[in-house]
Formats: sequence, C-alpha cells, structure tokens
Amino acid sequence: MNAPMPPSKPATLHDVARVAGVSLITASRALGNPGVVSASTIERVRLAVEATGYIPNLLAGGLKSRRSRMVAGIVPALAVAQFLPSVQTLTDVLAAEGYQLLLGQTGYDAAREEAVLNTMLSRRPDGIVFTGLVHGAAVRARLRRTGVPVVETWDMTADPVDMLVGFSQAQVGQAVGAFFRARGWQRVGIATGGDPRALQRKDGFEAAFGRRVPTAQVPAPSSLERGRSALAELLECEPALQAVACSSDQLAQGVLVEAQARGLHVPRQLAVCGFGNADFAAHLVPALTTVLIDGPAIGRQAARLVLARCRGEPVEQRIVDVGFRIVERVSTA
Amino acid sequence: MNAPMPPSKPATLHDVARVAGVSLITASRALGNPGVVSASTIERVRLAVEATGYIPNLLAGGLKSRRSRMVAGIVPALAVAQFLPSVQTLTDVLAAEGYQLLLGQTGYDAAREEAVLNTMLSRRPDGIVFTGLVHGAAVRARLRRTGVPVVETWDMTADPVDMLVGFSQAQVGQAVGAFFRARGWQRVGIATGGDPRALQRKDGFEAAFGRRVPTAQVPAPSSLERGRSALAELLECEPALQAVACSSDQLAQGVLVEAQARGLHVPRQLAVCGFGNADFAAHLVPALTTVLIDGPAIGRQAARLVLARCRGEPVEQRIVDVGFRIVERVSTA
DNA sequence: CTGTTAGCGCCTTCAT
DNA sequence: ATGAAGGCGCTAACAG
Repeated sequence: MNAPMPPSKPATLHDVARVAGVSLITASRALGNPGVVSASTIERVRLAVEATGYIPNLLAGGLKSRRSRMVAGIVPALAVAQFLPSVQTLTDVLAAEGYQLLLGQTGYDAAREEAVLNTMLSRRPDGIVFTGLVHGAAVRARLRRTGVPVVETWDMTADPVDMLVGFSQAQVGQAVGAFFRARGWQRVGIATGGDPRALQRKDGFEAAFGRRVPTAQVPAPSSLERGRSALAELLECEPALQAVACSSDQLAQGVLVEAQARGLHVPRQLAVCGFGNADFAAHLVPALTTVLIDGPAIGRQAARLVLARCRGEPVEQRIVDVGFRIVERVSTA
Repeated sequence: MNAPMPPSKPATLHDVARVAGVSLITASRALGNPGVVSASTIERVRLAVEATGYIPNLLAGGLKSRRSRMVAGIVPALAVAQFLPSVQTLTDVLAAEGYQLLLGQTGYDAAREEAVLNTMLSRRPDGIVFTGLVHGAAVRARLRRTGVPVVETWDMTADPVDMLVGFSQAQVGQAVGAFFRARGWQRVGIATGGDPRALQRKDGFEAAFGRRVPTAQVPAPSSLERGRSALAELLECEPALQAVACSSDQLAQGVLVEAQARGLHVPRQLAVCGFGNADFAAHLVPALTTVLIDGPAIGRQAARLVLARCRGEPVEQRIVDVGFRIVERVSTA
C-alpha cells in the first residue's frame, strides 16, 4: 500500500498492478485503453501509478504491439533555415498525437542517406518523413519493400516512394522566369545553391527564357555572404544586369547588401527575387519579393498522412501539392 | 540456404542464425561483439544477413540490454536559429557513435516541458540534452531520481541537474554593458526577447551600468521585424539614443534596418550590438558587432559528456564553460 | 469487464 | 569459441 519504490529499480507495470490489486493486463488497459475498464479500476490504477512513480516503457510495448510511435524525420541538415517551419510543425503535430520524431541528417550526401536510413529502420519507426525526395534507387526499393509509410516532401514527382507533400520546383523557376520576362527584363541572372531542388528551379527559370542564363552557383550553406559574392560574380560577366533570381532569401539578402555596397539601387537599377519568404523578407529595405512556400502546411500534411497510415486509415490522396505564390514587394517594383 | 524471405515477415536474428547454420546467440555476437567469434563464423553470418535482408531491431535489443542508444534532445522551438548549430552538431556526433536524437519541443512552456520530458522518459533514452536549464523543481527532482545522464546547455549555474555545457548569460550582459560604457555611451537601450536567458543578459547589462536601462521587450520569435519595432519604441522614450544592445542578431538586424529607414547613421549616430554571431552578422552593411557563442562546441561537448556517461566512463568535469567573445565590427566603431 | 497464456526479438547469465 | 535457457516490460489473443 506504500513503500514508494526503492530508487534502484524503476517501477514496472507489474508493480503498478500489484499495488492497485489488479492483474497486469488490467493495469495495462487502464492506461492504454481506458474505454474497456471500469472507472473505479482506472482510478485505482491511476493512484498506483502515482504511488510507484511508474513511467511506461514504450520500447517494451512497441516490441509486442509493433508500433514504436516514433517517426523518423530526415533532413539534409538541421541548420537549413528553409525547412525549419515544416520540421517544427511536423514535430508538434506528431507530439500532439503521442508520436516522437527521430532526427536524421544526411548532409546532402547519398551515402549518408542510405546509412541514416538503415539506422532509422533498425529503430522500427512507424513512418518516415524525408525532406526532399529519396535519391538512391536502391534506397527507394528497400523502403518500398519494408512497407513503412514514407512521406517525401518539398518536391514533386509522379512516382514517389509512397506519399508526397510538396510542390513543383520547376514550376517555381518557370513562374519566376515568366514574372521577370513580363517586366521586360532580359539581362537577368541566377544566384543559386547547388542542391538538387535549387537546380530544378534554375532549369525552370531558364525554360521560361528559352535559353541559358548567367548563373552564379555558390557552395552550401546558402548565406548572406554567398549572396554578396554571387552578385559580384554575376556583375562581372553581365555588368548591365537588370534582375537576379535567388535560390533563397538569405542569398537574396546578400545580393541586396552587395548592391547597396556598390551603390546600385534596388529595384531601380537591379531587381531581386528570393525564395522561401523568410521572416525577414517583408521587413528588409527594400522589402524583398520572394516565393512563398507554406512550410507549416507541409509539416502538417506530412504528419496527417503518416498518422493516417499508422492507424491503417485509407489515404485518399497520396500526393499533395501545396503550391507556391510569388509575393511581390519593393525589390521588384 | 536461399528463400530470400517472404516480404511479409521481416527477417529476425533467428532467421539469420538458421540460414548461417549457427545458434541465435552466435549470430548476435557476430554482429554486436565480433571480437569473440571466429572470422569464418562472422563471414557466414554476414552472408546470411545479406541473404535475408535482416535489419536489426534495436527496440528489442534495448529491452534486455537497457540501452536504447537514443538521446532525447529538448529545445524550446526548432525554429530558434540560435540553437541550430549546437543541435546539428550534437545530432551528428551522436550519429557517428550510433546514437539517434529524439526531438522534443517545449515552446518555452513549463507545462509542456514536463509533458515532453515524461514522453521522452517513457522511451528510455540513454541521455537527455536540454537547450537551456530545466526550470521546474519537480522536473529537476524527477530527473535526478531516474538517474539518466542529463546535460543542460546554453546557460550556467552552480547546481545543474547533472552536467552542464554553457556560459554565463549574466556575464555576457555585463561584458556588453562594460563595452558600451568604455565607449562613453550613456544613453543606451536594450532590445530583447522575453526568454529567461535574454532577460539574464539584460540584468547583467544593467548591472554594468548600475541602473535600469530603457528596454523594449518584444514577443517571440525574435525577428528582424521585432527589431524594427523595438528601435521605434526605444527612440520614443529616448530620442537621443546612442547605442542599443540586442538579444539576438535577428533583432539587431531589424534595428539596423529601422535606423537606416529613419536616416540614422550606424554607428555614427547609433551603435548596435547583437548576440549570437549569426552567419550574416559579419556581412551586413554596416557589419554587426555581436557576441560570439561557439554553438558547435556546445553540441560537441554535450555529446561527449552524454556518451561518456552512457559508457560508464568517469566524467572529470561536470560543468563546462565554453565562454563567449564580443566580436567588434563596424556597427560599434 | 477482467484475467490467463504466450510471446515480441534480442541479450545476459551460465554452461560447455 | 559456441550454445541453452531465461527474461527484459509489455500487449495481442483468447478465455471466463
């Protein structure tokens, strides 16, 4: 009735059941499936939990029930600001449903992608959310074979591993290209990072112009500093540059700063467009035109899809296009 | 010898052992403790693993061995750029040692802190790394009782729950205050977020001045936008403002932008100091003076401490002060 | 509504 | 160097 547990051995459900005077499984149900247990029993178990300081062991439960209640979240690198809102929302929505996120970083490296995935799989996650598409064919095949629910995000393809929440990178590039052309800018340039998604946008942009466009490709991570050097590079091969499309708002900000440092007026002498609608974009001077992606929506939808699969609910729409929107501000006015 | 596993049931170690013609435990040792198994046996097991497509189940292993090889990482919010480098490094170092990070977000909320912690504990992490100190006394007590290795980070106290990697926020504030005083600025202001660490820095700053200092406290998240409004607010109650100390570089950037928008020259008419040395700080115009914290070092040390505890190695120094450094740039020249 | 019986997949302990 | 037994803590599948 008392003996609040010697601190040596943490209490198990067995202890709780003993203290509550019920069987093990009844204690289990009182905690995990209260609907089928009488109110008075539930109360006694609750008291026993408090008395013993019991903390459930989800590892053990998961072994039998084959549900770990963990979701693996795989990102190129945590520090890529772009993805944070979606990962944050994903984590929050999952947590609200009792699922935890297991974090993996690939460093944009295919070999590490495979290694990370294998480690993750050995923890038997109930689902996996990738930031970006899964690259390796072998990895894709393996994922399909294991049958874990998989959500790829931040991109678009007709043939995802399983489920997909994203948007077409090529369409973004084309839209920005069309936007530039509509304003009559022909001496245009691209400042871009080297990751696959950014390069798809570059291709889309060039498609809109029907030709190659001067490009400064900067090494990761995409930053203000890189934006400055990118503009310097672009101006070297195209001194009469009229407009620059950037693969991130950080890069675009660097372009703004470098333009200012060179006495180039934005937008009068140089128009600039970013990507991502970072929190600062609207508040720079000049305010930055950019492409808005609804990161939280991506996280939320990814969570929804993964959770639906985990619960065995049917998923009506495996592929969700969250779209995008060009937000026009002063930098392209 | 063949039958590459029906895709329905994933292979277990049992299957591997059968295919390799050894006992279960030998297969286990071949994979987990190869030193005590003959080379030829190891090779046969390796082949059997490939043939069966075996993926170890760390959940099951952890049940008996009581080591989950997971570390819980608890952050206020993932989107706080400040902490990213340390979390990223922590994740990487852990991964290199075969440990995965289980992510939890508290949203700067004490109630959620406790809830998140309980969920984490039910996954039996081998260690817990907190961003910031653990606030609730009950939570601290509970953590101590469970005996899990805990590392608190990004702050300093004489009485951590267990281990600590950080620096004194008050000292940072004092250093910035002393820095301002040494330059003769008396009409100074503070632009700060409302989190506990930022407020400690504010207190330190005021201690250096020996008096209260006009303060604009902005709601989270600390952003460029908030920096702009903070400067507006400060100028209202102190039109002759000479210098502003900001609780983040994002905020400081907003102050720079707002100053520029108002035609206030930085640093001639207004000096600005940030915090964090974000990647953009050095490349703004004017370049931003700020406080450098070595985030990756925090992540690395936290990983080192947690891993040492997990392996039962002695930890010589439970409290690690990584210090800080004011990086003087143009914004305070 | 409650209890009994079997394991989940692996690793620890003790034997050989 | 290898193996046989037992159990980690919990929950599905049946009883009653």
